[in-house]
Amino acid sequence: MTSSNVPETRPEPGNNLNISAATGDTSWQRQGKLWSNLKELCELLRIPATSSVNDEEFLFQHVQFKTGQRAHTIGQPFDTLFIVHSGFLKTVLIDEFGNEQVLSFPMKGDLFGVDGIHTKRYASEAVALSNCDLILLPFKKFIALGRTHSELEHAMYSVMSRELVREQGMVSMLGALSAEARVARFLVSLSERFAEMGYSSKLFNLRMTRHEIGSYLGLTLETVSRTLSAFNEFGLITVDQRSIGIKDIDSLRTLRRLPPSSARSKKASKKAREASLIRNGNASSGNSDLQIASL
Amino acid sequence: MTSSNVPETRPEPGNNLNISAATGDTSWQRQGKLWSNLKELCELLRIPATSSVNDEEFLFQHVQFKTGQRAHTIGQPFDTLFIVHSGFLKTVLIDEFGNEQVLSFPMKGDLFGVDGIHTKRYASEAVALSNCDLILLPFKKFIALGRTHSELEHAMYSVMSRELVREQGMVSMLGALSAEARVARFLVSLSERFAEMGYSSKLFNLRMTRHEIGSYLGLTLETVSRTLSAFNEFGLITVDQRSIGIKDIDSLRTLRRLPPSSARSKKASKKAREASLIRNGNASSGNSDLQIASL
DNA sequence: CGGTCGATTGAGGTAACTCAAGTGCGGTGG
DNA sequence: CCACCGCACTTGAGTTACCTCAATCGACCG
Repeated sequence: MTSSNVPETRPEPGNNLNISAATGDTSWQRQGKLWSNLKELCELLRIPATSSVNDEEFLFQHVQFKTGQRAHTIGQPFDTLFIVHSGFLKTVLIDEFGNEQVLSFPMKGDLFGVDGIHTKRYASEAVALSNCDLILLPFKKFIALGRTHSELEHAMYSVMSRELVREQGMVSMLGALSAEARVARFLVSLSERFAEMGYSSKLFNLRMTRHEIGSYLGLTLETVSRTLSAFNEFGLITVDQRSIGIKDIDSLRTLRRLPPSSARSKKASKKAREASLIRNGNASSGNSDLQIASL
Repeated sequence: MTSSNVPETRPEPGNNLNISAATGDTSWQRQGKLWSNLKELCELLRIPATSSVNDEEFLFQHVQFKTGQRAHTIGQPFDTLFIVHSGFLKTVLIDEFGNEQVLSFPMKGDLFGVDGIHTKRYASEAVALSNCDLILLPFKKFIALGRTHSELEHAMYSVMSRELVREQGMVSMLGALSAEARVARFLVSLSERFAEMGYSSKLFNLRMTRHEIGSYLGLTLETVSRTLSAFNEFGLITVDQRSIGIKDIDSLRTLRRLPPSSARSKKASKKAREASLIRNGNASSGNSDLQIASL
């Protein structure tokens, strides 16, 4: 990620792009389509689209963000939700020292901005990790639409509920799992996410830094790096900078913890190390003496 | 909390009370009113009630749960939301070993059950920590109501958004804060919650065990106990079993960490210990050399 | 080709965990 | 009424998983 020509540091409130104004300012626009209809929206959100959404009556504007740009910042007045059409982002909370706490990594089909509904101001910041194409969903317009398309209204509840369940899973993970289990599950969920988007689930590039992963998982970047290296040693994955190859997704899925490093050796055979993996015993593949995933 | 005549262990699916059937079975009902109108609902949820909700057209059934009983269990088909009218509960996730992960402690005015919307099954379990009076909010009925009372629909989005922000705060706390800061903030939020409910914010009884607090905060029960004892020693609170007295809420609010125990002494004066508290420097009261809260 | 940033790896420290013993309270039954 | 028992809680001692600090290396970029 280059940060030379885009601001990586948080801009002052009001200094960021006022995307909701939707004026003639096209400085943040690039290639790509500029409007989507309701049907495309439903498909993107994986909502069963009934016939009633087949009209072209309602169109939703797209907007492009470059790497490092922000879709919204903390405290900015809320009026629109965002749906990721393409690209990768992170949402973060900022504490009083300017430290970032990563909350999520929205990607294709994800909705964000929901945290602004309650207080009428966004509670978090959404930063593009790559060039992004987002669909704007003005909240007022959406509410009105819900009155005529009830399945849309229900879909909104469903998506928000899904997000709530996801965060419950995060809380539960942060509260109960080891560093290794957190990183393993992170990789699994990324793999599944990429598969859904039509990419390879076996080989992909991380769009975020070790620091951002660590923040998301409640770990330091060093712990993330060490854990990835350990997974590599155990043959669970291959790592080369941002490039991750998934070698044993079942073990990653059920892993609780790796054997202590004192029990490992740089010179020990890969086979021997694999045999000492601690994960779920009733998983489908290999390795009989693995501990059960604790969540 | 007695567990002699109510099941403390998780019942088999279907074995629990089928509250949504709303049959003539009143075995779980006790004293208290049985119905609320829309206006009372809005007041409870702290939603601005417009004149249109003043009709007595729609009534919502109450249901009583005794300590240890469950309002819903994991996997149970979802059809109703719950609003706490009185009493205290916990919502938990259960892992494959039967370990509980506490997600929240719903109390008066709180809505729960929302996690069931997406998959049509509850994703968590809601257990009464005291005798409770809950209001049933059948989801279908609520959806229909939203069509005629738009402010109710908006309120639903708002409440769900609020819950999402709350969970973001939990994630952020679990990811970044020390054990002491977590316990301190837990006490502060409890104190504020009790104040909202009209109880004393300075002296209250915990409705949950140390184990449950620890699970909620991602700590062991021993750490919770030790931290409370330390707060007591520093004069921030008084502790006597479940009874908590808040002595210095400003310090609790901004506390980051306590001085290492090696710097403390059982024989040292309380004044000296207070002076070495680490918290936010620009707080309103006392203690100048405290570290700033990191979140 | 130096400068910056991200990633890796090592060494050492420590916050929080685990294990264990002991206390106090409330309920129950002799 | 009191002895007993179970459970929540407290407290201590020892362990460890993860953090902190620091050095190094490579990739990217002007």
